[in-house]
Amino acid sequence: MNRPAPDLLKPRKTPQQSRSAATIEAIHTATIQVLLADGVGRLTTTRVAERAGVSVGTMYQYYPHKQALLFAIVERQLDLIVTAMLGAVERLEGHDLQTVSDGLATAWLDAKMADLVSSRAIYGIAAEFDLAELMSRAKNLMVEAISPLLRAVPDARFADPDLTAFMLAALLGGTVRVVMEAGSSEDDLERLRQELPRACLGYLKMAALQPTSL
Amino acid sequence: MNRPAPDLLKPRKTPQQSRSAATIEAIHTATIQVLLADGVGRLTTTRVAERAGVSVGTMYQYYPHKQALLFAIVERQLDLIVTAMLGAVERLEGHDLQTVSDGLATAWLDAKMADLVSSRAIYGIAAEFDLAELMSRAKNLMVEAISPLLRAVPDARFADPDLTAFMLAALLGGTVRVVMEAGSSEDDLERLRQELPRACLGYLKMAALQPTSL
DNA sequence: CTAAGATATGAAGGATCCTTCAGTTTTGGA
DNA sequence: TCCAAAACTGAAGGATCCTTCATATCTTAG
Repeated sequence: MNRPAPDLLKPRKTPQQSRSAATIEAIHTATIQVLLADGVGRLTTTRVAERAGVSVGTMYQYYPHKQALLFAIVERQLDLIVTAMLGAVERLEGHDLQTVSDGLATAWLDAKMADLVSSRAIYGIAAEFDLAELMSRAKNLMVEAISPLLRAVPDARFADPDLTAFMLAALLGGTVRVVMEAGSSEDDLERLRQELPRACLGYLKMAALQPTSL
Repeated sequence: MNRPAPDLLKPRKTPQQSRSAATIEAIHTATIQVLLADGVGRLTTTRVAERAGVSVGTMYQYYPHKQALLFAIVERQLDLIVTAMLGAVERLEGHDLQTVSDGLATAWLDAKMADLVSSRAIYGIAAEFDLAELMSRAKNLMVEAISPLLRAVPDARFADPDLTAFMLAALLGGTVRVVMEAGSSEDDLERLRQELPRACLGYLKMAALQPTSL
């Protein structure tokens, strides 16, 4: 919806000395901290630099503009999630419905919870500029991985595995997101951890054509 | 996470002549249009006023600041959704599990789709400042309505209706949100409309203690 | 040790943007 | 018709904020 993601969104230069790598890391974590403390609306180049213990100019040596910084942060986080999920899919191939369902739900929760702070911060960026492309790519990767996984489940057949995978991804992603984005007390997270696998399995059983095992 | 919602977020004055009511309406729709066209980051008091065919000063006669405007927009939209859902709950009281499940899913989808444009725009605001309180209140209203509805379902018993209602609300809200927020082709929306009721029913059957009817 | 390249600094230019308010126009009742 | 209240206008003050670049400091190969 927002401004089209600029093409030149990539880092300006790659670090060659070790200290610059440290600087970049500092900038990244500072960005997330500012994001959490003040929100996207108050995220300022100066503020981030200050928190990173770095001057503003330094930031601009690695990112052509603010957007590029935010973009990089989101991309990294998304990569973490996708990688975790692809790993889970590989591990689950050929297992029965219950195992696959639980495995996916747990993997998703773990991936998000592992860096709950980052995740929560990231959600705030989404609206600021066009992440639809990034998100879409990540979603497609997941659907394309889950679909064959569903086909390989021995004790269930799905009429339209692509459709089911799509819905499953939406269900996992969305449910976790709203709970985390809301007040998300420790209590709510626990409720989520308890119920998400059920929801997951419930839907899959519903989508399966002939539940050979109940 | 973001700045705490100011107390003085309410409209500055209430319209007394009919033309001011029209002005307010124009401002509201203009806000949504700008939101969709340019995103929150580019939403400007001037831009909104321009689009509404009104001067900036006029806006400030009704809202003390930009935030108040956004706040009002979100509040209105949230009210629409909640009202729709409460209506659905009332209609569904005492019906069987399948009916209740389908009814809730459909009601939610309809409420969102009815003003898909607004909804999509609203999602963009969430990150800008603290809507957690608003959202949380809406969520609680829904959970408090759904919970007794579940208790009244004749053909299923739930161990913890509150928990199930909580999860159901998260599932509905989250799943629809991510699909709408993504590219959300007409195609994806159709898939969602088809699969959401299944997911809903699947989860509820899973959460029910003794499924008297399969 | 030294020079060249890499990295860091931060004041300041330029661009918005939010908000105000003194003054104008419109409305509706007396 | 007339006027007081309501509504509207929009230029301009004041506050950020993003980004640049001339300069300074650090690192490492030779």
